Amino acid sequence: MNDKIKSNIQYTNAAPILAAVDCIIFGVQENELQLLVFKREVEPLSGQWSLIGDFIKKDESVAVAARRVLEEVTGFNDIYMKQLHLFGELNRDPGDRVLSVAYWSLIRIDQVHQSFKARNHESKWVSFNKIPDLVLDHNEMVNMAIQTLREKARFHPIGFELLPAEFTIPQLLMVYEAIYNRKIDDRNFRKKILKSELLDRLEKKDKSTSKKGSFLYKFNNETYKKLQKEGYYFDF
Amino acid sequence: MNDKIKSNIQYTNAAPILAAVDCIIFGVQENELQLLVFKREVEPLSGQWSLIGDFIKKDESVAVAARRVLEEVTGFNDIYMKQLHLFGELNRDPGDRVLSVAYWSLIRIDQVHQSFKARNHESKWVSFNKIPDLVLDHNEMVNMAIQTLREKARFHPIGFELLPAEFTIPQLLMVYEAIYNRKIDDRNFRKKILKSELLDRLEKKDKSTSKKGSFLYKFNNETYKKLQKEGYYFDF
DNA sequence: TCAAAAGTGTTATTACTACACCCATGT
DNA sequence: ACATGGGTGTAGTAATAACACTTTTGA
Repeated sequence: MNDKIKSNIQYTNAAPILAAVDCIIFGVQENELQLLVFKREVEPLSGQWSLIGDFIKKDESVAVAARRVLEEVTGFNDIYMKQLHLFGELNRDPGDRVLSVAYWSLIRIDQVHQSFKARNHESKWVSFNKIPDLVLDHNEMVNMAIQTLREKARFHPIGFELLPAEFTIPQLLMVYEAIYNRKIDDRNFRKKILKSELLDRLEKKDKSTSKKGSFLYKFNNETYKKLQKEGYYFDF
Repeated sequence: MNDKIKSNIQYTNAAPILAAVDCIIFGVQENELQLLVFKREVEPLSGQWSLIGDFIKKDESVAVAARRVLEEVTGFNDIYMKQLHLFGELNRDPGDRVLSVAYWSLIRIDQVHQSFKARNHESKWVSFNKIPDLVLDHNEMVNMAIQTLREKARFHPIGFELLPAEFTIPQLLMVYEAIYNRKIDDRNFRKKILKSELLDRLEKKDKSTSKKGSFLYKFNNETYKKLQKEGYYFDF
């Protein structure tokens, strides 16, 4: 199936349409869920805040296009990324009829620290509750993404995607508090997450945030797969 | 924003691509989740089983295109329908480079009884566990849709979308058993659904399936909205 | 009268919530 | 010695799962 494309268009009644990807990039910093926004570089609306995106090339798949855009700005190609929705209102883009498929992604705190601004685009992190006006329907995309992130986080262990591979329980708690924007009971959180056996405790401690130091854990993907098969779901 | 389209293409670097919608139509019949499949009418692969779909027109939104396709085959325009995913692998369609956005929909049993075959296409219902080989990546679409349906049904009361406005509890139970393909305890199901106050009992009974007759209920959308605000979720 | 589906309650177990104090350590 | 964040346990409440018999009525 990989080299079957014919050069002549067989579907003669159909009209081709421009198609783009836009990336919603989330991170957690300063105890808050944050969004990475960019200065738009093309007309119309050049200079306004925007999601990062690009047109899909004729010879690349949608998934590859999304990865390409994300990798171009972050430098990473192993980032958690999910398709959100295809936005296809007729006049969503005053520049032309353009379909846009939005992807949302979660960036790890340690990766965040490498400076993104070095990479080709003017950008900044903004708190999810102070998102500026963005071009086109990008605010709508972001709102849908936040809702999807919250739904997903409730039953799938994606909080880990926002942390380095080795993390502490207080860090993980902070991520969930940031995602849901509410306090979560410390002791109950611990009990629940440790009982699930989704975390393996390491022999090391992270002493960067306290004198006592906090044990480092890593996510146990084998347990996760096993629990998933049994119909377990993760609920915070 | 509604009449801003310019006739000249401003995005000069971008290549337009064909875009289509495909509809995954679910119903419940004979205690099983069923899928409506169609004989494909265009080359290539004409005559093989397929989802129903069409190209998106240059002057219609994606959502309108999906409604149009669904209404053309069913005659109904108030059917529950959600966007599933944009499928965009390079060579997913041997006829050309085509993006396809899949939608899934739930058809009510009473609507199903109006004969679809009268409406322009050769079609049949197939049980979800005996789905034939479909053209292109349509089997992949269906599998993703079943999974999404199950996830959605677990926390959103969409079982009702597969039933007439007035239904009995045994019917509703049957729908959930069909979606999850497993037995659900009768008494616990009743207790849970009645305690939620999502159902209003009518003074009528449906005597079509038993001599005793079973009370008819309807879904209380006001209670649902109220519960939703309070963070309630529906879990079977 | 009997077959077929509708309807009903209890108990044991498990999960959840709310809540306050001690621990370890670097300064 | 003290300030800071890390770590722990219990008890009351609510939700869940497992389980079997009676009711109604048309044929």
